[in-house]
Amino acid sequence: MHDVTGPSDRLLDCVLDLLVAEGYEGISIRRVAAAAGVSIGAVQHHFATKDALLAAAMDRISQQFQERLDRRIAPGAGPPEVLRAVADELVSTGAERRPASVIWLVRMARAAVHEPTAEVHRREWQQVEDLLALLIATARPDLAEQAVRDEATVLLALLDGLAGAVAVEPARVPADRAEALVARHLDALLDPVRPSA
Amino acid sequence: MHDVTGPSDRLLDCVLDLLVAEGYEGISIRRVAAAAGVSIGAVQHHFATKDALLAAAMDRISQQFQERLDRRIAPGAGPPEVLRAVADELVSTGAERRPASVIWLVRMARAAVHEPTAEVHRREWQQVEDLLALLIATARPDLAEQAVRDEATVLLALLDGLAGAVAVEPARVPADRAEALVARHLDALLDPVRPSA
DNA sequence: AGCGTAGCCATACGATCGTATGGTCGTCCA
DNA sequence: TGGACGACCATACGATCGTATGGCTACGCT
Repeated sequence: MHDVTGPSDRLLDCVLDLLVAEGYEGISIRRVAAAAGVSIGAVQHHFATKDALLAAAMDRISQQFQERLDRRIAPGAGPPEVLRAVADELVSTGAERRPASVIWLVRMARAAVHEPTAEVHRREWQQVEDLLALLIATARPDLAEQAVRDEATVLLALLDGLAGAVAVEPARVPADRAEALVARHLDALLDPVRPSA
Repeated sequence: MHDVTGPSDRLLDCVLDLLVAEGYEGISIRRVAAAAGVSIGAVQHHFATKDALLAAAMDRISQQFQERLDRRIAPGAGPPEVLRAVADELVSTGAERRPASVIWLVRMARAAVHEPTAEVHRREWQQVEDLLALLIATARPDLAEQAVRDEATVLLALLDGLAGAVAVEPARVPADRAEALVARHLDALLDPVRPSA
């Protein structure tokens, strides 16, 4: 069994750690090298420029995100359960998930002013919305196509907003409350009329 | 009638322009000075340090935001109309409002890694949620206190998420669609049962 | 008239940045 | 055995950064 993580992945993990700790402006070749315990030249050897390093770091979080998402979808449960699992993954509650939320915030802000980052972000978020729409359409076959699209967009925006709030304003929006609000929203979405038992 | 904007406000506007154009890492004393057409010393004269300059810029957008919000509340319309107006202000659609959304994204990302920024952001967003809760409670006197709080938190998260999406992903979430989705959400919130006419 | 001060500028200092260059190991293959 | 090559390091270069310093002008007050 060979290692799945090479030395360059170690560097990328250090980049992500620095991103979480100090944001985008806290990243420099020297700091990444120091955090990884290697020389400046080592970083340059694996990544020709700073832009390449950052692009690789963005790819890495995308890949980790996709893996987590796939793991949540895999078990073959019913669409409602999968939808709840995916939503739970996206709100990203829990102290150990905060780094992921912070990185998403930093990346989104960068996407707003840096076109290459924006392209990656757009492609990825479109895929997430498509996934949500697919799950909603399966769980609610009574909904028209446009209504499904609307529900997916609203759900994704809600999850984004809550994830950011949990990461930055834990007093106003504690993690468990965000989870409860998502559950409430999904209850209404998946079981709209609630006639009786 | 004296001017309400002094020379330091001109500098702050340049800071905000740079923030929108290149994000937080695009800001330096020299660039702000160049954008304003003054010397480095002039910037230093009005703001002792870079941190003070950025803090003042954050205060300025907070103040502009509050002013816009107050203007939307002023007319003395009914709570439902005010709620729709405030929500419209927060989603920040329209091409001319994109700079405001970008600044919010940059500021939020900074709040995630910079405690002083986080404190300002938390205080402000708590006030916004309080305002939304007050409007919702007035428009829906049948709701319990906790339900009002939940609706306010969900609404604010939804508006945040949609504003970011409109600013970064105009293809997936065009401005008019975001407005329509907000309107749909508020329709359901303000007129929950829709029994008949 | 004289002086303080606000407003602004030119310049300099030290630090840090991204990147380029050249060297030193080890390993592997011909 | 020897040379090509990948991995890594030490160092240097030019640019840009935040900040400090000192000087110059114009105005207000006494």
